[in-house]
Amino acid sequence: MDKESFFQDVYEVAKLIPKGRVTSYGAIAKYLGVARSARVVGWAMNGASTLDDVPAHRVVNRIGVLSGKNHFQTPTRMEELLEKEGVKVKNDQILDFEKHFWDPMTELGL
DNA sequence: TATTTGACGCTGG
DNA sequence: TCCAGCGCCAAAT
Repeated sequence: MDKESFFQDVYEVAKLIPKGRVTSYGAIAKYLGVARSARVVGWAMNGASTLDDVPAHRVVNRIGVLSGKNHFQTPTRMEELLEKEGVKVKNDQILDFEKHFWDPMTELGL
């Protein structure tokens, strides 16, 4: 598996996130079998943030904080998109994160 | 070419 | 229950 394909894989999973749902870097990393490399998922999303096809705003850290909003076109873009989809965001944090959490391992089934 | 840093997560004390 | 350290990979300097 090439390194680039790993990035593409992250993008694919991000695209699969249903509207109004969110997931974490670790969940994606775990689904891809690189749970320890959750940081790399963040790097992948860094490039994805500029892509309109990849909903990078639906990916946050394990506690539901918009840690990567600063990497978007505008720092407010992330929470605006989330709220538009029905996800409540307060102080850069997703409310009821567990209720909106979307685990690829569970939803997609391995 | 080598070192540091970064959108993270888990285990251990 | 809270704080600190380690692992892992890629990109930038």
